[in-house]
Amino acid sequence: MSDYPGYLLRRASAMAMARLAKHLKTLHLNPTDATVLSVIDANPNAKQSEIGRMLDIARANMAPLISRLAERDLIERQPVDGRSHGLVLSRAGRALIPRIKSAFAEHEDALMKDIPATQRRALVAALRAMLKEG
Amino acid sequence: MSDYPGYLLRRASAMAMARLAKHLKTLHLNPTDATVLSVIDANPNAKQSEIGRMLDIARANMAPLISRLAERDLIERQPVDGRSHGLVLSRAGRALIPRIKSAFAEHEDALMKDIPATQRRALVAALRAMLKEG
DNA sequence: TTGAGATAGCTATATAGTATAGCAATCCGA
DNA sequence: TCGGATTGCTATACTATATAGCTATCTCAA
Repeated sequence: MSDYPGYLLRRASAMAMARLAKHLKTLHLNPTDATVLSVIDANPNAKQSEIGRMLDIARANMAPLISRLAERDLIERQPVDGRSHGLVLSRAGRALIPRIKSAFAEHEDALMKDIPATQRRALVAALRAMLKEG
Repeated sequence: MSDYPGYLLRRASAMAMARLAKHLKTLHLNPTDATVLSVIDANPNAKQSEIGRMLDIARANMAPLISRLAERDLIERQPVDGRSHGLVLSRAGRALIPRIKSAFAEHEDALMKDIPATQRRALVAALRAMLKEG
């Protein structure tokens, strides 16, 4: 079964996501929310449509996601023009960032634990190439 | 964003799955159903619990999946003992196999199109290593 | 031989991620 | 200034997956 790169990709991704979700549970965040918070941290005042484009999350799905984060007072919406808001982290959101970053770092380390550096580079290059023409 | 192998993995997998699903739509199959049919073809008379273990699909989710395939007359259930059945392809199921196989092959080819052979090997090795300790 | 524990198949239900369609308000460029 | 694009949003649906629990059956050892 596991001779197909595509199938391996699917299984490895599912495994990794399950593990990351479990780790992030202590922060009461799912991987998507944590990623969005990271991206807002790195791109303060970005509009939610921009965040969505960066992470390939559809507009329709960004709306409830952002509402949820705003309702938990992790982010704030500041009007940019008549229809869009710039997103920034709240104090609580900023406080969470180091813990999110270290959860991500631990996750990536665990994932790469048994993979030699050469293979890692090839892996990243291959995944990037797939995404580029996807 | 795309410096994290884990995140690349997630995105690449999502992209690949979406593309495969689209291709398989012409056969009125989703990736999971098509994979299960392939595995039954390669392992005739395997029990559904065995198929589930091979593909890491929970018992609870195998049940409706297999019922659906049986209802579409793509597979047949033959009693093995009092509680389990051996699964085999029906005539219609067998007729579908070449088309499933070529859809998978095309999908894998498209995925690997821009990836040199050395990188492919590293990719597969890396994904296998991740899965092993996952 | 029988009783305990494992296994198989299944149902119901919950959750999450994602996809489609459509709406109103707003923005922008020819 | 008008037409088309963009933004945020709602409602909805579909899929995959996860949890809990049920019954029937099998296996094995005391």
